[in-house]
Amino acid sequence: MAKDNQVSITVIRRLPKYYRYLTELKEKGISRISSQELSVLTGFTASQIRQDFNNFGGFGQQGYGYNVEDLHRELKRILGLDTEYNAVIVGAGNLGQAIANYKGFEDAGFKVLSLFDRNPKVIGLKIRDIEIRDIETIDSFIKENNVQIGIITTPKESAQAVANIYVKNNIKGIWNFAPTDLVVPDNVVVENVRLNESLFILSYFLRTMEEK
Amino acid sequence: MAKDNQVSITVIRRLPKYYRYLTELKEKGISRISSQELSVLTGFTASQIRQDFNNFGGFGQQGYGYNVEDLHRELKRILGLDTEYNAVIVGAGNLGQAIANYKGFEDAGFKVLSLFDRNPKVIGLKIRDIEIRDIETIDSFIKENNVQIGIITTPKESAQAVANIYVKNNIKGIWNFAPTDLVVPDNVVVENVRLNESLFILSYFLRTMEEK
DNA sequence: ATTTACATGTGAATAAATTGACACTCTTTT
DNA sequence: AAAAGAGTGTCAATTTATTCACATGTAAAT
Repeated sequence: MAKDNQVSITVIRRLPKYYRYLTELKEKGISRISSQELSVLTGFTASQIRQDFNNFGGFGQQGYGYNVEDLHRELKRILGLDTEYNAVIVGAGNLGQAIANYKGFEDAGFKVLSLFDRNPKVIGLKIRDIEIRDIETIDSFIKENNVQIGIITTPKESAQAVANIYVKNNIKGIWNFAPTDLVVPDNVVVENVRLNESLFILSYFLRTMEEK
Repeated sequence: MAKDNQVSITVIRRLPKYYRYLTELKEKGISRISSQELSVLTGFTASQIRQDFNNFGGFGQQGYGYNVEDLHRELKRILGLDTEYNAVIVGAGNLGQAIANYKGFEDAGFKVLSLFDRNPKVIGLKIRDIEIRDIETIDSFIKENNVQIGIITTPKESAQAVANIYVKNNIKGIWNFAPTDLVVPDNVVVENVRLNESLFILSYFLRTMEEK
C-alpha cells in the first residue's frame, strides 16, 4: 500500500462524504458495496472513487466490491476519527454556544471542554455541562486539560489574537469561524468555516439561475 | 467581454475571497490594486487572479492595475449581492438562532424574516426582532413575504421534508446546514454547509501532521 | 469443477486548472 | 514630448484531476 508522499487536498475533501455514507450503510446493516453503488450515492464517478481509495491502498476485492465495515474503519482511521480530541471555544456568542451544544461533534470524538469569553455577563454560565470561563484563565486551562483543538467563534477583529493564544499554548489545530485569514506557524493547521462565502455562492447561483 | 457559457465552480468559489479583501481595501481608502498585490493578500497567484477576472471581462487597466471601487462593485454584482434577499430559517435550535442573530448577513443583503419550528416551547419567542413561528404556518408566510432563500438548520432527519416545503413554495435557493444531501429539482440551488466534514478535514491534517 | 458475471486496481487518454511568458497599452517620470 | 516603468489580457506550456478501458482476480451459479 505505501503511505506515499502526499494525497491531494481534492481527494481529502471527498473523504468525509464517503465516510458519511458508509456510516449510513453500516447502520442499515449493509455489508458490501461497489464503487458503482457508491457512485450513485455520492455523485462521484465510480472510477474516481476507486482512484481515491487507492491513494491509501486498495481496500476492495475484485468481483466483490468493498466491505462496508472495513472501509468505514479505514476511513475513520485515515480521517483521524479513531482518537478523541479535546477542544475549547473562544467566543461564547450564539455560534460558540451552538457548537458547544451540538452533540454530533462529541459523538465523532470531539469533546468541547470549555468556552471562553471576555464578557462578564456570560462568564459562569453553562451550556449543557460546559462552563463559560474568563478568557484570562485560558492558558492554565489548556495546559491542564490536554487540549488539541482550538475553536474561534469571535468577531473577526479578535480572531488573530485568539489564534495567537492557541499557538502560544501549543495547540496544533484551529477551527476558525471568523471571516478572516489567520497567520500561524507551519506546524499549525487551520480549517476555516466561511459562512459568508457559502452564502455568497448561493447568491451567485441564484442570480445565475434567474438569468437563464 | 461576453458572458460566455459557464464559469467553472472552481473560479466561483474564489470570488468571495476577492470580494472580502476588496471590501477591506475599500474601507481603508485604497483606490488601486494590482494582481500582484492581490496575490499577496489572497494567496492565489497573480496569473490566476487575472484569469479569474477575465472570465467576467477585463476590469483592469494595463500599467495601472484594478480600480478597487470598480472591481468591488463588479464582484458585488457578479455575486448577486447588489440585491436584497428575504430568507426564512426552519429549525430554531442554537444554530438557527445563531444565524438569525448574526448581523453580518443582514449587512450583506440577506434579511431573515422569521424562524420556524415545531417545538411549542420556542414558538413565539423572538431573536432580536425575529419571531419564531409554528412550522404549520410557513406556507402562507412564504407566499405573503416574498421569500427567496430557505435556510435549513434542523436535524438531518427532517431536512428533506423542509426542503420539500421550500420547493413547493417556489423557493429557489436553499442554504442547508443539515448533514445530508437534499434532492431538489434542477432549478433549485442548494448550498451546503458541512460543519462535520470541515471538522473531519481538520482532524485529518492534525493526524497527518503528527505523523511527520 | 467449470463457467459466467462482477468489479477492482491501474495505466493510458482526456479534460480542467494553474502557471509562465510576453506583447501591448496605459501611466508616470523626466 | 519622449522614455521608462508597470501591469493587464491572453496564448501557450505545464501540471493536476477526471474519465476511460481493460486485464485480472473473486464470487456465484450451474
